[in-house]
Amino acid sequence: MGAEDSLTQARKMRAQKAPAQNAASAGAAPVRRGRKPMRAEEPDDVDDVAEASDLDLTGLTSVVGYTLRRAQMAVFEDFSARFATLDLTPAQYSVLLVIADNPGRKQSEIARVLGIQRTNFVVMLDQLEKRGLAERTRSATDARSHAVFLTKAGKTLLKNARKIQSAQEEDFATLLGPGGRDTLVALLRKVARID
Amino acid sequence: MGAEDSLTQARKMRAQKAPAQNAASAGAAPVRRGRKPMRAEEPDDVDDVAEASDLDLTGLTSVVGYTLRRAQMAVFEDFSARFATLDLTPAQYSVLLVIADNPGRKQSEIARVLGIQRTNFVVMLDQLEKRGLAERTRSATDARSHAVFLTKAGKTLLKNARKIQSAQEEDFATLLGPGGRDTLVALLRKVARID
DNA sequence: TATTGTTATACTCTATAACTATA
DNA sequence: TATAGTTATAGAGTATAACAATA
Repeated sequence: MGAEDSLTQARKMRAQKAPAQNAASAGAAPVRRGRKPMRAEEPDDVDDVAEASDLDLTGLTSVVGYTLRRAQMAVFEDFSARFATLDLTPAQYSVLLVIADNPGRKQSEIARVLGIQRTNFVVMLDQLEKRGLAERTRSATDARSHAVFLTKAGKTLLKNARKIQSAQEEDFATLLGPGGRDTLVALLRKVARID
Repeated sequence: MGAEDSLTQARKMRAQKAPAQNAASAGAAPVRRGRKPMRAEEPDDVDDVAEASDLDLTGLTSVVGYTLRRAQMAVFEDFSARFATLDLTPAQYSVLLVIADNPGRKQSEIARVLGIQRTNFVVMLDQLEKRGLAERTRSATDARSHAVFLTKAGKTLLKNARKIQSAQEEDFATLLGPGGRDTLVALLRKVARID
């Protein structure tokens, strides 16, 4: 019902060719990758995600870096599955959130606090602007910089996104037990040296 | 002296143009990316890693997915800095470790338990084999499959790598307090659904 | 001279299609 | 027909160099 079902569902979605990082928008055609197909595609119901075999993984399962990576992969998959209908990547969600909480800030400031390079942030903002979710306006005080805002549509989308994201957090709380989620976040912040 | 100094040092290294993911080997020339330089490079001592500004990030700092991502970035940077002399990426280290603990297993088995696609694992193994760290041998029972082993050199390198990695874990224990590291790993395993 | 936004570019990682050889 | 390894390819993410407009 709670966390387990939702997270498990996300994994299954991936096993069935999930959109993963770049979820295709509702009506858009799925992204084609790799060599161009020469024949029509077949159903392919193969369960490609491996079951646990009898390999010895004890050398890795207690390593912070390894568990961190596996956890991040799982969470991002889950996130992408939940946000598929909104067509939002985790990175895009974080950008919208920071803009909403800091309207009118410079492009480079938004990028910097998120650990995104100025140069790569240009394309990200282009995409959000093209979708009518964010907008750039020239700063009155400094003609070099762009002040960034969310549009009405961006605010509306973010409102829905926040709800979905809150549900994910609740599922984590269910999965990790009372206080477990808070403990996890606190430990991760120490490791990441946030604040 | 313990965790804080080591981890902080890693961040500084990055700020000064760290090798990050693909640490250049000791003697090799650093990798050149982006547009071809038209002038000679300058020192560039700029501290490009931003100081915390007054932006409101409260919407993100309690989100599991976001803190997870930032933590993973920090840990991988730290890892890469520590392993620079060995010229090992986190992924390569995990491969060597699994091979060492499971000698003679099929190529695809190793890849699968690590969540690496067969197709991408071919190149990874090529590199390790080219460096004389791992080797493939044809299976006697199934001519299709390759049994994978570490070479003498691979075992020696891994021994050193394990030491460095253990030091990192100890630094996490120091940073996160008594039991903090174990708690973190336990929570991450739940989230990642390992075991 | 330094900063902001930008384009062009290149490397890494990840993902899919298709081929070869075995089973 | 299915599996193991492989090659070729494509997209996303991320990194650097250089430049124009502005400070």
